[in-house]
Amino acid sequence: MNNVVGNNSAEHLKSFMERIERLEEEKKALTTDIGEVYSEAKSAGFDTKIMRKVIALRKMDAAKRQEQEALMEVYMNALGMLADLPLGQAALSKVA
Amino acid sequence: MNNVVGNNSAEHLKSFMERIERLEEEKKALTTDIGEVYSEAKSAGFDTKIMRKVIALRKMDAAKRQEQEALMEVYMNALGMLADLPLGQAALSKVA
Amino acid sequence: MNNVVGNNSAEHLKSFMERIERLEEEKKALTTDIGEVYSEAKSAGFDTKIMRKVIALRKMDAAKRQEQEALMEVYMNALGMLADLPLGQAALSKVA
Amino acid sequence: MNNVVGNNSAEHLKSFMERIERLEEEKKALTTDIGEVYSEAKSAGFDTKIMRKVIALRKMDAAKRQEQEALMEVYMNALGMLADLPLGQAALSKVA
DNA sequence: AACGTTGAAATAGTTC
DNA sequence: GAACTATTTCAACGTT
Repeated sequence: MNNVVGNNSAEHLKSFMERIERLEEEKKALTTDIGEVYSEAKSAGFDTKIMRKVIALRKMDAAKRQEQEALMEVYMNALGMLADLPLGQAALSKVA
Repeated sequence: MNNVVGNNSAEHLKSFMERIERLEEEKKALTTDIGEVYSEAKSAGFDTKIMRKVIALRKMDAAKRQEQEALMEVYMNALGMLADLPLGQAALSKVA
Repeated sequence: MNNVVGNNSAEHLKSFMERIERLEEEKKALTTDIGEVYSEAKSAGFDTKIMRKVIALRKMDAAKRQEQEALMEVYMNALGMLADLPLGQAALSKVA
Repeated sequence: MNNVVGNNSAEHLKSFMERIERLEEEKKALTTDIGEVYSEAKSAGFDTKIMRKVIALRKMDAAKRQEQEALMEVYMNALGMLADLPLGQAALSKVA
């Protein structure tokens, strides 16, 4: 048999694909669940449009916080590069 | 007690929002998982870009696929393109 | 001639495509320009990574402001729907 | 005056940032313009999704296209797919 | 039921 | 060449 390696490769690939498709199904189920919660909320009289906007804003807040932290880290690194210079030390003493 | 209804509403709304945000977190986790499988596949030497395309094709049913391909030919003909592609030539022979 | 309509369509399509490709070229030129400004800044001793982060944060601020305004509008609409009820009037009097 | 250098640096940085943000605005405007052309095309009855694909293909050179198509076949073969597509059949006859 | 809007996903490009 | 960013594309949702 010539194609032993090829077949193994094919099997391997197939296995990856199946794992991915399985996970995507689970993900889709969650999407459905989320939609159902919105439906419930709507039935309970809430304005889902507002709900979506509020949730989006909360996500943005979280994202912004992360960005700010990342920026801070970069700053710290930049200062770290200067840490052996007098100005760098003075700056570090402010944030440490 | 004046605000019984109001408070319940607020509680109710809060509960909906929390359920949604919880589900979205789970979804995000799955997205991460999927990304990791793709990373594994990449390490194993597979071309993940192609994998993604194949998975997308598997989702799409055959009818839709054919429709898209046919429409594509029409557009490319309108532009006078396509003559130098093997797959394109085969396709052209069908529509010409 | 049979294909008058078809030809006109083809011409029309071609014209759209050319306009788009023209605009995309201009856009690409701007992308290049931006890259060059970053290069200049780097040569002048600035940390472009930090610059990018700061610019991203400024964009997020702008986006968030817009989101908040949009949310406010939705709120106002929601209140508007209640405007003929006593509670709605009381609420409106708070934001007006 | 102590901070001459610092101030110049700050001014310099500010100027870079403003140039970048200005260019990004222009770029965004072009993106909007492109979107509008697609809208026009859609109103004229064209399928913009296909238009986008065709434009992408025009960007890609022929060699790259063929390579991608060939690899695609290999993967789909590994999964035992592809038998029911007209383009696929033509392609299969090339690699089988 | 098409339309635009918006959020998510994928791809391309860039930097280290 | 690997990671990160930015852009672009795709899909879902509510709306009209």
